[in-house]
Amino acid sequence: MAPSPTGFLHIGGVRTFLFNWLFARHHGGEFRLRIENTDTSREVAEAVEQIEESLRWLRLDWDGETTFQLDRMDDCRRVADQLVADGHAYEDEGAIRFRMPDEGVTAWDDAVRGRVEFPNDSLEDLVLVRSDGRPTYNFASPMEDVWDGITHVIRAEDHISNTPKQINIISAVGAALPVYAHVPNVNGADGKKLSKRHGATGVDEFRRAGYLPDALVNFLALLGWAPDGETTIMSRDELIERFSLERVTPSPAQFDYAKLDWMNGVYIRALPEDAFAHALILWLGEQGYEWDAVLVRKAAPLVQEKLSRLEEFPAYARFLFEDVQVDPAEIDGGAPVITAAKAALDGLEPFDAATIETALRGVVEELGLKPRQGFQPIRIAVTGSKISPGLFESIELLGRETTLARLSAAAS
RNA sequence: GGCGCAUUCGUCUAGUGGCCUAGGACACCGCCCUCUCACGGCGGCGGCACGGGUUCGAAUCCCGUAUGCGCCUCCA
Repeated sequence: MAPSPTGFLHIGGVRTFLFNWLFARHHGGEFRLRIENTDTSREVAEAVEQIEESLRWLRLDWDGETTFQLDRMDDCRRVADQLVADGHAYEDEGAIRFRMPDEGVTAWDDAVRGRVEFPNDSLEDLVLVRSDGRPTYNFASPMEDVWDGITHVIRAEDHISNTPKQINIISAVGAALPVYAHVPNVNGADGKKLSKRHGATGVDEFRRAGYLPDALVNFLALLGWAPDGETTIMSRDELIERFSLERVTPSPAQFDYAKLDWMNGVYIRALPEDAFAHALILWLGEQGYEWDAVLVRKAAPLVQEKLSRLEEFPAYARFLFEDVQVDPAEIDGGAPVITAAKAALDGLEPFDAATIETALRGVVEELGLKPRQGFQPIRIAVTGSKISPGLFESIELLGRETTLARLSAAAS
């Protein structure tokens, strides 16, 4: 996998990454990370560290040291000189250009698309080495594939038209060709290249929004690939076991955020209670919340089946950590039930969810209210919101003192 | 404009000539469950881009058209 260090790792790039990783792990091969930094003018500081950090977060591990294209500048220049000497290339205004054949076709058997052919007369003589001495991507990339012993080049479909050029270069130096596999692009909802206006695009943004790495990996794997028509939820091991390039579809996919949200919810719910609490605490820490971890741990089971993203947690649980603002208009005639609830809870023993539920149901029944009519004003008074975790569990966690104070404030 | 790639429900896809009056999942709609939200259960809506061929038979094979996308940089 060969990203260029121009910023955060793009989610489309991750999908290509993932296919490479799954293929390598499935076959017990090696998965290499190479940074294509020949265009020094576009390089962004820290980008390499961010890319590596994103991959670690996703748990997509690579083999060996990360290599840098720029480190092979001298080797590339030597090859270019040799190509000139052999008549495969020539000098042009200080640069070195490769002489493309102008008859026949250049073709390969793409592992995803089958046979692809380009007429050679449509291939232009491309620059191998710029006039400032730096090799270009289309020269350095195939040469590194050769030097690194790359057997399979798995990349996005926008590289299809680069492939015949690279094939001709590799052929000219007399090396063996790798297998090429061009996987489909990932687009936004309008069929255009996935960009900011479609939503999150950087791995860091997905992390901040509270997506689980496993869910993201599972979702991405299904963009352009399916093991069959039925299976959607798959562990990493199952993904590795079942992945094959033959089953990658050639047509572009659109990134469906709604489906990702659903899948992330599936993964959140499947987490053991401890692991979910741990993920929550970690995420809150990363986002700068200073909420008590013990209380977060207790609140976690109340919300686990409600969340599709970790970032939804604060909206549900804020009332446990901070004071609430109650809009009197929302109480809307609920003062009697709030007052009665306060009386019922005062002195109630034990102060646990089951006992609280019995007491409050009694209050509601006595006032002749339907459960939903009766509980809603209490919920708003206690949590400050019309939407909350289970009322009785919430009150237990909040504690008697705070609950009574909030009920008093709302009833007055 | 040239070259290339692609085209099954709104979306992700299954389908490799008869098993397809096209299956699954997300989304959407309805009902049920229910203290809100969510989860869960049940049901519904909805698709082979178009036109020719090949064949006893085509979503599946061939040709053309249309549309979308990519590349055509001394970017990667």
